[in-house]
Amino acid sequence: MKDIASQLGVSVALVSYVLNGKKTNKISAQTAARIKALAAQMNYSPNQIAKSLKTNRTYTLGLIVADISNLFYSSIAKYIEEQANANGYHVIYASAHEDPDRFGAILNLLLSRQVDGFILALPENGERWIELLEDQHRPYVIIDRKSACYPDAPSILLDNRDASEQIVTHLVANGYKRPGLVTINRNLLHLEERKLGYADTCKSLLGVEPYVYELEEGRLEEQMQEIIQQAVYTDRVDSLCFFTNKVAMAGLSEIATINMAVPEQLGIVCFDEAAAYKLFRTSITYLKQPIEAMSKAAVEYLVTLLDSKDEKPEKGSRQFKGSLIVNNSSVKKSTPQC
Amino acid sequence: MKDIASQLGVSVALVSYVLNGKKTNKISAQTAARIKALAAQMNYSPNQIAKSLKTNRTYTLGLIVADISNLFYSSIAKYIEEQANANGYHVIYASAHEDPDRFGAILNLLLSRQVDGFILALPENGERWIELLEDQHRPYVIIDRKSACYPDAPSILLDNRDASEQIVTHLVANGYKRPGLVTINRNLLHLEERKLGYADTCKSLLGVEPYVYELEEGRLEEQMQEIIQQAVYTDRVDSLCFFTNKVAMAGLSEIATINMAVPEQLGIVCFDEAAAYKLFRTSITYLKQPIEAMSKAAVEYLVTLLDSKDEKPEKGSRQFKGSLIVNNSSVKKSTPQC
DNA sequence: CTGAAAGCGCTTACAG
DNA sequence: CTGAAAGCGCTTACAG
Repeated sequence: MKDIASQLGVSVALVSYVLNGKKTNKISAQTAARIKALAAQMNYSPNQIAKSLKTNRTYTLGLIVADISNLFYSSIAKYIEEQANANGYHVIYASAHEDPDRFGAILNLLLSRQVDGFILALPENGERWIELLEDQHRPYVIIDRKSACYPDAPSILLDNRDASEQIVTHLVANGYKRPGLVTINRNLLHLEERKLGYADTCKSLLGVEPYVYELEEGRLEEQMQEIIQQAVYTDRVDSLCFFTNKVAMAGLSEIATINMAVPEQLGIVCFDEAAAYKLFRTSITYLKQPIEAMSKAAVEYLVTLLDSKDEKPEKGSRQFKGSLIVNNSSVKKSTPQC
Repeated sequence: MKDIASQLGVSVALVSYVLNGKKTNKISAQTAARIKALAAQMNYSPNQIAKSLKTNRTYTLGLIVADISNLFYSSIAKYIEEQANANGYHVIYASAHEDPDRFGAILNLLLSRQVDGFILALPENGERWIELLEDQHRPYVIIDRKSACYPDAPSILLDNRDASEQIVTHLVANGYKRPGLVTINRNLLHLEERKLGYADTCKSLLGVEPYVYELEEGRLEEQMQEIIQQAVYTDRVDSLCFFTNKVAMAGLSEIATINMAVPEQLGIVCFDEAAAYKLFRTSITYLKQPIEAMSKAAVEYLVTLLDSKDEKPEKGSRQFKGSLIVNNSSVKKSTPQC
């Protein structure tokens, strides 16, 4: 900028005005044109670091998810990025891998990089970081995972109870009578909600509790083997719902290995979409979250908060309904019609 | 920092020295302790923006890949992040989705954010951006994709010819005689190398050219249907190698749908690992790239370049050997032993 | 229409 | 052992 100014014999301030389109009505068109031309010729790009230091804005949003290689989160990341770009923001994303310490480290990094706002999927025991953001009055919105301690925190969630209700209702309509569900043994509110919704609907429609199988995150594969055996041969479960993407991958992998008949011997429904489902012998029924709408809502909340001084977007949580994509894995050829 | 200094009645400079561990031998332990205590109590975290403006270093590396939701790239991202963190760097990553304009936009963004170095997987026609980096003397290293125009650019690559040779040799040893390969019709050097290696080995071991099927990126699924029919029933190919992750997903999905017998009717080998393979009926043989070693090499190159004034790491490309993970999809039960 | 000057939050050579 | 001061590359209220 200094170079441009000195070469043209004008002040740095004038260059700044022209390049930022400020005070256009007060600057001679000719000078402006000369400045723009030289800037383009020199391939000048402003130092955002300096700009940010002065304006205290980076026009960057920070997105922290559990695992960016999970299709659910990478789709969210894609939509959030799109939506952010449309509003003149960029996004930096990182994976916390369900580790609250790692989550905190990333949060602090983004904080010191002065991102303008945060979109967060909280890991177990990640609540304390919400406190930090509240203390420092940093704009944030929670996505996917609600925090039990901060029920009023702005958040964008799936209506998890309704989702489970849809799944169980569908299974019952297709003649399944002994439902089971597979989840991980983490204390995550969204998984609890799914469980509760599942249990409630099973009780009201079938008069029974579902069989519940909980796995440890690190030992999914080995435990899945036992679980499937126990569910099908001991508990005589006739359908299983996999509660997360990772659980579904481990479960379907095991079912492919032992070559169990789906949907005849065992009906299957999964939460969330995955490209991998296509490699499974039977097309998979899954509950699809309205990821695009949710991502959009999250970005819009932050951008409104950041860009407008007057209108404040309403806090609190917003719930979105999922939709059940019915495929062959949960529809028996000979459904009893009685 | 100013607050700390004024509350303690010392200068801002002193606070800076203490907090950065500079001149420790010349500062009274007592003062240092007081400063550290107050900083901790106030939850002070330095403004990296200001720091960077002064030092002209961000300790951030920029990673641009084709698609972060692809397991191959998300694994690379993970290892690169690990390795970078171990060296005191952070990484910002973004997907260019094989679009050179998008690639350029991201590159310029990272440039204006003053990242210290770049790790890049070039899209088709992305060469001009290398020129920009060379002009501005920005440290970078290419990963996965070599540029034809800049053969001497620092790059970390798979030995793609050797990889193809391993695959064909394995197929021939297992009695396959009419090999085919499926790739995408992009002008990407690493895919060309794979193709050449495949053809050379086929010719020397079998005396024939492989059947080559090229798909358009946007129409993988629909085209795959025809391709498989043509390959198996018209061309009487007895084995197929899928050259990229996406092609493999589309191919295996189609094979699952039509329920073709693997490996009896058709042998299958894929490039790169994927969690999804586990959902396929038959375990998949694939060529595994030494992703961890490659990621490590990329980061080490950049860090050496950035951190040491004297020793310059050698430029030019480094090739890594892949290893073939043999599973059932390419091993017929009754291999002719003649 | 244009410029001089202060300041964003740090670092660091220099002087005491 | 400690501090005053310049400066990183910008923006912007103010004065002409």
